[in-house]
Amino acid sequence: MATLKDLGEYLDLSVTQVSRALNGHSDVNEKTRLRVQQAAKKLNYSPNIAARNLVSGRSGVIGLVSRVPVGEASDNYLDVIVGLSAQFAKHNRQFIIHIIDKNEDEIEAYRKLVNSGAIDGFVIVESIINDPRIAFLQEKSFPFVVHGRTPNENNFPYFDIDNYGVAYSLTEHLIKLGHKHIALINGLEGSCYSAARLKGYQAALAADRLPFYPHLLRSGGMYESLGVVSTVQLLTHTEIKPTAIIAGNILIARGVYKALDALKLDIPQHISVVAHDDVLPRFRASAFYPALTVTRSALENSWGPLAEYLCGSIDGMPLKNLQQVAPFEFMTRASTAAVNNTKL
Amino acid sequence: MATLKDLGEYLDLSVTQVSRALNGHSDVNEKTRLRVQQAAKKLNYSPNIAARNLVSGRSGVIGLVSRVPVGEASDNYLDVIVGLSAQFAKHNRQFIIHIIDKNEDEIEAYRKLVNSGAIDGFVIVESIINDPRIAFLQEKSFPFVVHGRTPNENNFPYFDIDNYGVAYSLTEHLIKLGHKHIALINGLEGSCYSAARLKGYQAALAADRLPFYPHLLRSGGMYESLGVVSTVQLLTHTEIKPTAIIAGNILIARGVYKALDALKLDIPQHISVVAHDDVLPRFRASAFYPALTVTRSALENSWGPLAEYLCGSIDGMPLKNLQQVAPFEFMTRASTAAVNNTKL
DNA sequence: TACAAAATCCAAAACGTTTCGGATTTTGTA
DNA sequence: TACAAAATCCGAAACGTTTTGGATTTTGTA
Repeated sequence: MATLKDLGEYLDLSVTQVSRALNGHSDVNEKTRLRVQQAAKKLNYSPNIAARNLVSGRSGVIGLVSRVPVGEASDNYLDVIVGLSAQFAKHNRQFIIHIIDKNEDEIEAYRKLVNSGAIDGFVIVESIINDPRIAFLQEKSFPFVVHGRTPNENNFPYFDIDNYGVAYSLTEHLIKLGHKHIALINGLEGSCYSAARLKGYQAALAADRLPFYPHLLRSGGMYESLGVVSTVQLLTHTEIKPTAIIAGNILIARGVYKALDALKLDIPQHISVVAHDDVLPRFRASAFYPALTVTRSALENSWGPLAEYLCGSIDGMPLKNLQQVAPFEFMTRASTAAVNNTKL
Repeated sequence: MATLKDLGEYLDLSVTQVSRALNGHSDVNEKTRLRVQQAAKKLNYSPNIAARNLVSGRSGVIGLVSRVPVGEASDNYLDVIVGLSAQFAKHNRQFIIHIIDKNEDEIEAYRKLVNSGAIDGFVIVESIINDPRIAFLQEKSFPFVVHGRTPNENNFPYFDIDNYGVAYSLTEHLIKLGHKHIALINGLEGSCYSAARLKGYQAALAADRLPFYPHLLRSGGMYESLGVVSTVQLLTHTEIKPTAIIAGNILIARGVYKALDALKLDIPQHISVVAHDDVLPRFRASAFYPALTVTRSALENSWGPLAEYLCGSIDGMPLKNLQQVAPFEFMTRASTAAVNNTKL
């Protein structure tokens, strides 16, 4: 493997100049820069990463720590890993996952990794309200980026979609169709995006002076099972039955469709259904009949910005360039209709 | 972050001695070794990996290169990543995946990674016969470990299960029950394990002087769909119909069960079914009715040896300690019975 | 006590890069 | 031509570790 020294001897230049030529510094003659670049290619030079890391004080490694994914939770976890891995590779960074097992403390794992110096920054997914990981890393002022954002002050890099807007739009859409009993099947209670969606849902209701019925709110892991169970519970309630259901994602929506089918209820004649579509490759919204009305925002568009923002943060870029709330599309399709007031 | 120099000054020792004490060299007094270790803990010392890598000439990174997994293929890919990641962590090595996209040449990707010096060794999964990856890395004498082994000389580290034995045992079991028309639904044709299993299957047939009917051999990606399609094809053939089916894995077996159900055929009254069970967490053999007769060998037992062998190879251990063919269990259950000679 | 052997220690070099501070050369202007 | 300014270059230090080769101290033996 050729080194800078080799190149320097070959070109009769100092190691310094070779280094600066390759790294695009200003104080090197364009002609010599060209010579250096050609020689580098010819001698098949590639920089020694360990040496570079040593002087920079960095490791070039980005980490994601999580518990071992099980059951339904693992379904799109692979997409996260593959997506982030590819994006960080573009920034010449290694992306690794650090698996902690059940009885291991999460923050302790972060502490060890931070102290070891083996990691330059973390990606935090599935952020929760008052997230202890964020608190810990902020206290250590260690670089990280969050997929999502908290309801509080967010003085850290993040990428999020407009969850408030998603819920508001879906709710508003149903209200305009005359629905007054609108159920929301939301994600886990503690999670940031669930909180944002709940707010959007409630705000849309309030905007039309519609009451909020706690019974019409359901929460849980966003899987098909939640959709099935919630739908059955909602529609067998003695008092208030919804005429429309908002599903947190496509998996939940699938559960809703199955349950409604089992309950012999037609969409949209008896019940309107809407959902948010993350455009997961394995769970296509197009597979629904009747076609599902959704807000749409592809999850896979997150990995690029997340990688960019974390690397930017490590390189000391100002925070304002490292935050984004991405928009969504609204796709009106066949699963929604004006409310049917005949008793179910 | 404390360094060796800090420790040395704190203890009034040379950097050399501190380093040697921590690394368990022989020429350091036990008393001072203890002092050093305590000081290291107290000052929260942890070695700078970049510096270590620089002198060792290694990167500490293990790679797995693969195309982006799609559809059914991605089902247990996550287990591979998580398993290997955890095992290499035990060896203080980073494990990364390198994704190449469709039109990118695989060997070229290996070449780049090798030349960059960013990687110490590779894990090769899904090995195929005359695997170009193995050829390339052997030519470069670059460290790697293979999940599986080739039919030829295997002068490299590998971990494999006894695929020949698996197929032989399952076939023999069915022959003993009087079956003469035994179908094998195998994996992809080029793959090493499929070749080994085909050999085992044919050897068992030959041992009882039973003919090999090419029609009874099916190959493809080992997914449920292959089981469904193959079963229907096998049983609607005009000439030879099997009275028993060997499924390459649990997914295929599930497809076989579904197809037989659709064809109104009972297990084991009309057809006996056996399979090999990799003990995939998401696809349990226990979910079958009637209970499935299998050979069993847990895939998750591979990651430990694979990591161990690759690290051993990098550290220059002799090859004979870096190869293993793991055994399997035979579990006779309810899906097999003596052959029913009444025409289907 | 004297000397060899064993045990324990250390200074310095090396790994390959970036950066600091300054040196040298070239260019521009009068 | 003379001088200042700009452009281009370079030596040396630094990053934190391991290793080499040798120095020093302790132990054992006669």
